[in-house]
Amino acid sequence: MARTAAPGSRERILDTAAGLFYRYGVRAVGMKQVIDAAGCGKNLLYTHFPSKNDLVAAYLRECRRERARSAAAAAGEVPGDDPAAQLLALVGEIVTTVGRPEFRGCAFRIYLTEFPDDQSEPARLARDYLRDSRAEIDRLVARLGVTDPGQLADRVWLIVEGLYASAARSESAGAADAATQLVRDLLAGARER
Amino acid sequence: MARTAAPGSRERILDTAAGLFYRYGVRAVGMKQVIDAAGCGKNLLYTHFPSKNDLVAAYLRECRRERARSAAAAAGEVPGDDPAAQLLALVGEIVTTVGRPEFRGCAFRIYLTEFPDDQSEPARLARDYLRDSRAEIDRLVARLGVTDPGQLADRVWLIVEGLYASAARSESAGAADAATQLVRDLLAGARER
DNA sequence: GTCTATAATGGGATAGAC
DNA sequence: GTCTATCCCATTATAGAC
Repeated sequence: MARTAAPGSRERILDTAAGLFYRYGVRAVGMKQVIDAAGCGKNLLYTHFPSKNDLVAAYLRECRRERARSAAAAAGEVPGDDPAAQLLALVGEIVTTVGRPEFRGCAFRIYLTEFPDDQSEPARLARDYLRDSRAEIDRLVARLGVTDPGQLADRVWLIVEGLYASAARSESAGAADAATQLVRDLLAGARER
Repeated sequence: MARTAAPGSRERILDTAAGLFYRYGVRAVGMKQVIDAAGCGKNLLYTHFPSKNDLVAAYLRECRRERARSAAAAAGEVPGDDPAAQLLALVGEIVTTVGRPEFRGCAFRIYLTEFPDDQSEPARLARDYLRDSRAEIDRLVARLGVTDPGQLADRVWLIVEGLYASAARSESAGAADAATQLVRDLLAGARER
């Protein structure tokens, strides 16, 4: 239970910081910039987040929550229990995400690129997210009942990585279509056996 | 003693800087770190490279030269003039590159992630490289004579992006096989029509 | 009592001067 | 090469406003 009087201050600071971190990069954004943008005093920020690392960790945890919410919503719209349909929905959700105008790349992948050898909490959060994302694909592919699920999962994962990377810089249109169709073809090819 | 700098000094400094920039990131490496690692004086470095931006630009130009050398060697081993074989060789060369133990990602993509809104010379060099790489794929795909070359090029490019991204963090083995086989399938499918 | 504003700390950055 | 100037960083401490 937070003993802060203003209930929204933590969220407001975190939202501001998250927007800046995502837009300009964690390393490029200083605490002063966050403070100025949030319109708060230095002490307030440091009482809520004792260090920049804590603020960054909260940012990545917020990203994770958002990703989980979006993925759950997309998975919830798939009728029945077809793993192929769920894989398509998973890729479709990423296609939607990378198509948003504010999309600049996957926050976790960006963080790990910015801090390659990092072992702190943010790096752990980023790696956890990527591991879990990959595991989710493995889980769905395993339920397809194909002869070589590991190989198929590798390919789907490669396409997901390509989609995130491609959309992060160039226009996402071509990448989105390519990813969608490639996964569709993979699933169709797997079903034939 | 030589009043002109020792002939190898510029290269030695650049090699040292390149290794550090690539390994730890451009932002994370300071000029003092480069000077200490190169074992040179500050004046010598600043004589050859008047600013960090100049040093970074030289680093990326060196990366470009290395990539061109490696790509030309791979293309030279393809007998005849078959664009499909050249595309496979292109992907194969990247597979070899990302499989090297020191591989940590594509230097140009890493730079643009570190400096997203940058308009300086290094950013221009990075974007030029990516544009030219994409154009090379477009050029080869166009020579295949398929009905929708733009679509096929989008897919090959997505796989290349996925290969670089995937290999930058996780083990490259699965990604390499996945990319090779996906491109092979794409080219086989295109030939059937 | 909760916040803001500001100063000060200590470190490291690029870069120039000698 | 060393020494210095200037700036920005994260963080802490102080002092005052509502």
